[in-house]
Amino acid sequence: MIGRPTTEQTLALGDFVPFRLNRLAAGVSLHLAEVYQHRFGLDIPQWRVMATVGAEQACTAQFIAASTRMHKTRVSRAIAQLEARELIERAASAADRRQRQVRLSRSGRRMYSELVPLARAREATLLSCLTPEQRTGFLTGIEILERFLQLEN
Amino acid sequence: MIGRPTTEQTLALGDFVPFRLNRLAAGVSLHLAEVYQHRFGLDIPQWRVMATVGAEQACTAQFIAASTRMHKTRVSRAIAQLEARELIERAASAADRRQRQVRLSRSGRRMYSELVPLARAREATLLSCLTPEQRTGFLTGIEILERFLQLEN
DNA sequence: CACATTTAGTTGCGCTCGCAACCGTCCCCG
DNA sequence: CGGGGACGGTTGCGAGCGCAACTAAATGTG
Repeated sequence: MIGRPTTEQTLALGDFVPFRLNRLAAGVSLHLAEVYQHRFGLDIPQWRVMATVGAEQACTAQFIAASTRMHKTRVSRAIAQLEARELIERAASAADRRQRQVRLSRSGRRMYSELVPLARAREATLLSCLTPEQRTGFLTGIEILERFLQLEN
Repeated sequence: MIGRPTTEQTLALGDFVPFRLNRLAAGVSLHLAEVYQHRFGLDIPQWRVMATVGAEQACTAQFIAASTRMHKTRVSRAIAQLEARELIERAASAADRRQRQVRLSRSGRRMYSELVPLARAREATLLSCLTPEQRTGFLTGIEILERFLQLEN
């Protein structure tokens, strides 16, 4: 029923790329959530902030928002929660007193160093079901679509 | 910064497949929303219900939930809203009086017949930035990953 | 046949999100 | 140098969501 090929008049969601992409992304997120959620008690915004801050020495909330494409309020709240758990620290910026420099705390760095290999492993597990050629083909498609939709970074 | 290749200790989100997949899916959804939202005043759950019901003569809420992978409460509310707009109708099922048969109303069918070609056109526009080989490579990747994550339908 | 379990669908509730408004700071231009 | 707009970040609020609990109907079991 669902997977049946669509005719001109009909559209089966199971055959519709935007829907399939959403479903796939949700499935992959769920797959990944097992590591950052169950093992470290992070939700998605928090995980993304951790990942972004951990890759920089220090950065601002707006940088995180731009990198992760999350709304600035979502970032703001995630940062507040991470600060409450003492995973990150904020210091007033000398140059611009509106912004605050966010960086990982000691325990934040420890979590980050555990988190990253596990996340990587999940990604690898995921992609392991594709042959090298399939993988590059898939990634090429993503890349071109990203450019087409101007999501590049 | 963001796109910089990751080392063993570091993970750049812009280089991390699960994140890129989420971002891509969100971008594609946004692209598609222009048709179902701005032109027809539907939100995502409503659009998915319309698409599912329109492809069947009649179906139940639970069938819609399974097809769209939406939570049954989300489906229930979307159906209620569409019924309030008189785009769909519900009739008690003779065989099982717990369930109700959902089908498109006359105006629902009219909307559906306008909606489907536009959605298809959006999908085609999107995929038009890929060469035929890239397209099949990309779709193959999606398909295998769907099977791997058991999202097939 | 009675009772327990399962299933279809709805609803109350708490949580998260994005929008808009806001505060404080910076910066440009007259 | 003074004022207006732009910008970084936070917060109040309404909308949408999933969970859990519920109703009603079907099904299974002794």
